[in-house]
Amino acid sequence: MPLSPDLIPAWDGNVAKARQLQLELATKVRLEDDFPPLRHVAGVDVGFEDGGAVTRAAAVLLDAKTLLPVKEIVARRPTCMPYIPGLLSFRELPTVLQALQALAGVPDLIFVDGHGIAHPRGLGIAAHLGVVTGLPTIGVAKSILVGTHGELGPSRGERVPLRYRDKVIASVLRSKDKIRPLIVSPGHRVSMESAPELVLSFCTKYRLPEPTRLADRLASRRDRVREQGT
DNA sequence: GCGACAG
DNA sequence: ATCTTGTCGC
Repeated sequence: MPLSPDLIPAWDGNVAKARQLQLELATKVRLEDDFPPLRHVAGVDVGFEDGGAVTRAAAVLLDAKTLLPVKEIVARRPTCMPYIPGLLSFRELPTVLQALQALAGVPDLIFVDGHGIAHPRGLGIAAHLGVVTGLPTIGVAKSILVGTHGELGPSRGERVPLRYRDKVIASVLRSKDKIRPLIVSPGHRVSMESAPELVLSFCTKYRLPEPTRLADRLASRRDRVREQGT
């Protein structure tokens, strides 16, 4: 996959500088639909080992038609910095990129665990990954970072806009009946309208879309087979 | 100055 | 995110 070395996040402890870079990169985000018919999609997520000392990134490539995994990769690297709200990509992207490189196969669309443009400076981890790789991305978060929204109906498929500074930045989407909604925002090369439709089309019987769910299990080591019971 | 705050 | 068993609800 193509990469722009100068766009890979490098943490040097300078918060103000990192925020400035985000403002610049946010300029490169494209919110128009620009992806081919989906053949293969990927899901990426991050977990930690050794009390947080090691960052563990999982990348799963799935067949867009069957939703079955085609290839799974796990990459590890020493954790480079602590979690700082708004700077998640600087902490997780290096390892995520390492996993994507090893995936050996360019996905038509990537589902990222976190926000796309629904971020204080418009550059959540999904948007950052999109600009860095040039690939279409969607941010699927489990909670809000910034923004407010109105009431949401209880049925699967219902959605309401998430607003911030008088602008719509994401869709609060009910992916499953009576279950806590997902916050879906475009990352790169995907429109505000298509993002929730795409996520819904990849949600089967769980709250999270398959790409994200499988990557989540791998990253958090929940992919192991249970001993006994159901 | 006082909270809020993806994972 | 992670530390962690069983348990209440759909």
